[in-house]
Amino acid sequence: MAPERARRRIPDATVARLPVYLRILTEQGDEGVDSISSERLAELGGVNAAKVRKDLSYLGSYGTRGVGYEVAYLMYQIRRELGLTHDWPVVIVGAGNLGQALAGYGGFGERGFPVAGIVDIDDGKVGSVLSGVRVRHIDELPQIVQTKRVSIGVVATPASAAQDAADRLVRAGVTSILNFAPVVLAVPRAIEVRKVDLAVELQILSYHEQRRAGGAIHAVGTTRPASA
Amino acid sequence: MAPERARRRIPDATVARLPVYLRILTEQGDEGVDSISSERLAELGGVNAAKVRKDLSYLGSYGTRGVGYEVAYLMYQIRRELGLTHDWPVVIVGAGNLGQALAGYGGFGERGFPVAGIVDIDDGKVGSVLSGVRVRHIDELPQIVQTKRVSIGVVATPASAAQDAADRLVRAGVTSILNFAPVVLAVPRAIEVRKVDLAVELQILSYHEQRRAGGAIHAVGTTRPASA
DNA sequence: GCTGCTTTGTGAACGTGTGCACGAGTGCCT
DNA sequence: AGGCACTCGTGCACACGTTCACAAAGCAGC
Repeated sequence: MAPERARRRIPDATVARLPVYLRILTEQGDEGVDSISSERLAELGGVNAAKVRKDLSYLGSYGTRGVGYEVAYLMYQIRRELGLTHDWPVVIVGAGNLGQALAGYGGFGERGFPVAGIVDIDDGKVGSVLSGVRVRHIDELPQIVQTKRVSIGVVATPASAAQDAADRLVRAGVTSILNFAPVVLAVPRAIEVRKVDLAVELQILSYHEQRRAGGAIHAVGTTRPASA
Repeated sequence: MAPERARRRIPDATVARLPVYLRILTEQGDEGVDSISSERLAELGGVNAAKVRKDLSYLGSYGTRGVGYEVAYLMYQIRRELGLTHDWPVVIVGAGNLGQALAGYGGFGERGFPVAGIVDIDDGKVGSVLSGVRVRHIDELPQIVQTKRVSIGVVATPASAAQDAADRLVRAGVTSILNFAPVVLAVPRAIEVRKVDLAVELQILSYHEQRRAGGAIHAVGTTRPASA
């Protein structure tokens, strides 16, 4: 009715899938496809077609019955909903192994998340240059965040330094954090945190492997308490 | 009844949290704590106490009413359920930026996932040594998987090479895959795949940032089709 | 041993997410 | 113009996950 979009809340599960659809649409668009059905999109995304339609229906009715979705237009709508109509500069805290890899991973900037800066607390690392970005001291964080209008921070420190890094990011004005350290960060409620934990992922795989192995093979449980 | 544990299936959501509990218990154990309540565990893990109890109840009744859980014993039970009573060697495919960082990330081996090998398809990279592990050619994958009894593979290639990497891992005998490439892998049903996609995580944060910004600020929607 | 305090383990209610099934709208062909 | 084939959008039922609330069970102190 109103020209203004009703600000319906999109389910978390759907938000997590929209980027996948967007990537597939981009690929398809590059290949010259300009219309795509929910069925095909589902196949490429490894999900159910009904789910695709329901997900996309949260954005509005942008499909054409009997035909499908216009690739370019749907891309635009997803981008808009995800806030990808402009860049979101990110700042990386921690110039260790992971921080360097992240800074060097070109895919970041290409997808709208340019690295506005990378900082470390270790003076030995400050000043070195990682793929075009100079490492600065962590005390310069507030300045970087303010001048570059950064709202997303990436924690790529060791576990022991992660909470301090998060505190500094929050104080500097960042409102979203992507945390790679294996720690549960304590932050103000308003701050959005997402966590990527490699060890957790591997342990989940381990669970399935162990289960696959029959479960009972080594099952004669000694009640030995854990060694460590 | 039977001494043998009933192989109840543990919900996915619970499996995903067990590693977090395990890490917290390890930390607490190191600090000399030998008993912990669900309340405290929940606080440290950033979840609800009832959830902790329900999660742990899937393992069995290992708590003591009125007291809490014995840290060492609970750790042992979680380890057992997750299959962490022995090491799970992993093989990394792709010796680029990310593969190097993963190989160099010590936390892998420490947590029971030693790097059994790292392979690449580029002869230029083969032979170089990354933190103690020599890069070998991808054709040697089957041999590495068999001799080192590897069941978990890590895909750290560019998107364009990811499906081929996955195919090779499956053919070599790997049954679980951790995929860092922004691609939906097609694999046989029996293969367990988990995906870590940095761009997706950032885009989810972007959604929340955009939403936080009021949503309507730039809302006057031009119907311009996407530029790219 | 009994009382009272603490904390677990779990049934039940609730909320979120998934998948089916089908009406409704669109384009094409005759 | 009418019929047909196709695909979207969505109501509904079901499965899964979360949270509450409380009985059962253990410990400590008297």
